[in-house]
Amino acid sequence: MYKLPREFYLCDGIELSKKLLGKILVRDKGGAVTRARIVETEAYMGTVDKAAHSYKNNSGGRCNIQYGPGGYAYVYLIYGMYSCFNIVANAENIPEVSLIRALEPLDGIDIMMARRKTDKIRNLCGGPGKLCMAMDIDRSLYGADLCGGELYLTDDGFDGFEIASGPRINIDYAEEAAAFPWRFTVKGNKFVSR
DNA sequence: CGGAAGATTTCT
DNA sequence: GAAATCTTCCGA
Repeated sequence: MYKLPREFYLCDGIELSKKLLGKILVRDKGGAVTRARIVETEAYMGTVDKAAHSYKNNSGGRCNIQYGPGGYAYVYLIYGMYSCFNIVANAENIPEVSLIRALEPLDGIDIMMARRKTDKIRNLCGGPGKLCMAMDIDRSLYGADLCGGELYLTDDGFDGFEIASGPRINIDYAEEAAAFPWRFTVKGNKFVSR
């Protein structure tokens, strides 16, 4: 079990999305620690991907952090009510990110249940908006350094699983980009979203 | 400056 | 299947 170094994030978004599966996301909010395993991700490649916020987009708006080096948090608000948590990949000026879509709760489950107001574990982290509520991730963490102390990833050697891939979800508007098989899951994991 | 749409969730 | 709800982007 060790904290992942900066170099871990300095690869392309697709590779990072695959490498993130099975890793553990740790959220330390003033001592209220929650940990959960990443079981579902999606890659967003800003240069070629119509579905990405950074596609043909400014480098000065909400996507700005994507143009920095990897290993930082990209958090945005969607539909006015839900946050989504992304991890920036690759080197500077390459807008690629990996969206965290689902987690398997490990520690601090009681805290997550209180935040989510439910006692069903499968309901805690099975979707981008839900996991942000459970881990208390919001835009105050926009640009947070994942090599820092309040939000980071660890590796506990968990690798006995297969990676399944498929088309991404809820981006039908992206035309041909919607068919790219850039959604990655831990095969057979019960916490993957619908 | 105003309108439209969105990487979602939840309830009916 | 539709509403909730607000930030961001784009056109005027």
